[in-house]
Amino acid sequence: MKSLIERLLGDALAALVADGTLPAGTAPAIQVERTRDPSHGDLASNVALTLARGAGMKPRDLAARICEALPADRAVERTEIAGPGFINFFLAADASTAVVAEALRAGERFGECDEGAGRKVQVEFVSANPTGPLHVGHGRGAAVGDSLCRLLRATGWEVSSEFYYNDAGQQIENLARSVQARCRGQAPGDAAWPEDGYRGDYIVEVAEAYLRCDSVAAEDRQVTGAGDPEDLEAIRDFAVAWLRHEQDLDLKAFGVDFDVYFLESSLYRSGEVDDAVKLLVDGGKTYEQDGALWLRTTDYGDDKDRVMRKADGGYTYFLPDVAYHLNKWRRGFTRVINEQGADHHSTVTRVRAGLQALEQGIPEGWPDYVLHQMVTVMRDGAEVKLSKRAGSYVTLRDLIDEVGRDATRYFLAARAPSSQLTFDIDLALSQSNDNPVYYIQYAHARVCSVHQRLAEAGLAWDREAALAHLTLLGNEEEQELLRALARYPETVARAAREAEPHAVANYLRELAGHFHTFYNAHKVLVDDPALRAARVALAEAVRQAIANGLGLLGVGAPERM
RNA sequence: CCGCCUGUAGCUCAGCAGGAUAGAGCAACCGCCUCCUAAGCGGUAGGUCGCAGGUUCGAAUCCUGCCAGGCGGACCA
Repeated sequence: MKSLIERLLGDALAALVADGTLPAGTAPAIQVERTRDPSHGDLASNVALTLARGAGMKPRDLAARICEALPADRAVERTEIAGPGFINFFLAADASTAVVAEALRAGERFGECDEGAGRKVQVEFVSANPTGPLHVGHGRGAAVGDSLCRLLRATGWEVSSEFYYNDAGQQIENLARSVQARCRGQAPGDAAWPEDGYRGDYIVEVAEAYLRCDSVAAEDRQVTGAGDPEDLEAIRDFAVAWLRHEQDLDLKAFGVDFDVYFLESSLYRSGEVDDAVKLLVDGGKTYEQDGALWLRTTDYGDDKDRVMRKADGGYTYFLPDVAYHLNKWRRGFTRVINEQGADHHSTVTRVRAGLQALEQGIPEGWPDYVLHQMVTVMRDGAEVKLSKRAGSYVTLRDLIDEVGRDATRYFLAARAPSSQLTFDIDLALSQSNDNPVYYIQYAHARVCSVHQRLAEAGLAWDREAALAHLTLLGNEEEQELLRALARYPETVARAAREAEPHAVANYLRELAGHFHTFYNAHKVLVDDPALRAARVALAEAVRQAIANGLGLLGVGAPERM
């Protein structure tokens, strides 16, 4: 509908250019917006305001000329010039109800579009080190990242989701030594306890499983504990597998799955890390200093050069990161989105700089990043900081177990990633109108209940037949609901484009609100068959939008509550 | 000291590709169930959009400078 108005305005402006009212070469980006106030019509444009200066006319006069030049269209009932020079469009009744037919016919595909045109995009998210259970911050990454994947798929992109395991390096060494210490019966605080060891209770569980010679299945392998406390290599393999398994369970409980699990260690085995070094050295981008090998990242916008290979011969985390992204590029992902916590934002410049230094034709701003800010958890008005198992942080599992998957996913995805998030456990737990998850789900359940009643009463409802009666939807609440419903496809498209799933969450809250208002003001199952058919159609269209929208957030849409 | 993010109603937050009187929920107060699930609805009250300049016909939205909070600034990740 928006694009129709844009086209009409474009024709009108072309006509005015042709007759000399507007200077030649006038080709503005025409803005058409949905109005906030129904008295301003359904859609409005500010073109007259933006073009008035160039035309040497008063905005309202120009608006009048534009209106005269507008081609007639049956979807537009009338136009009005308002305020400083806005052109308001009032849609014909059958145009404003068109969205109901669209929703019912499209069904689960309502709201989808082909903006991505089948292009490939890779989304990397969570990517937690396999050194402990996932915490709330990872949960936010999982909720936002997974929802982003769903949004991109819904808008025509071919999405590949990926989890990158840092299963090599110093942190893994700490993990192995921590488990080894537990195997030997040591505890944090003991003299022999490793420096920077992991203190959580789950380390005890890993040690016990290892000593019992348990078998654990990670995504691509099966590892059996050797039972020998002195075999650090065996402990490392077992511990990593155990924690990968643990994280897989956390993600499964959260309803998140990945297309690809990528291991940092594979980059060493395949020689890709060494290849990256060779490319950088041969390209003359490096220098030796104090026994270390440095990369001139300052040539690419970084504020200081970075060490690639330490004096002890080991690589810094930065180098495998570069090799990993080169790997992504070579897999043909011209678009990559990395969703990560903002506490790692300093890597953005570094990775991009490293990729530029490779001179492999990678674009400067590649890859894209979505950074989410920190999460704090509140209960009884106080911040919750500790978990029994993990010790120093609140685990994702704790939250899912306590407030449920749907509420957890909704709350973690409902805020702009760039904003810090306060997760209020009391609110997420409340089974009342305080809780937006239930509020939205309840609207869905109410429509399902209407269908149930309809069937119980032995009343038939035929979709195509109902669509013929939609013009009966004329009262204020119905009109408001139609206006809200019409915004769904635009909301999805924009949320995907801006990588902001929270827009969907907020929209659904509003849509559900309009539905509840309508539902409370008017009976759906009235005696008049035509009106009844039309209202059921409207309710069903809303249900479809809610079900689809919740699906984009990974939240369920129950039929009864 | 430098970089990124944030500052909107008592609280949690939308709005920020400039637009017509700044929104929602919670909390407060007043109402609505012989009626499709009251996990619902209606109403009242509540804001110098951190502060100060600037650009513009028009700024919560863009620019600059301050102030406050969060995060980062390793031969850790």
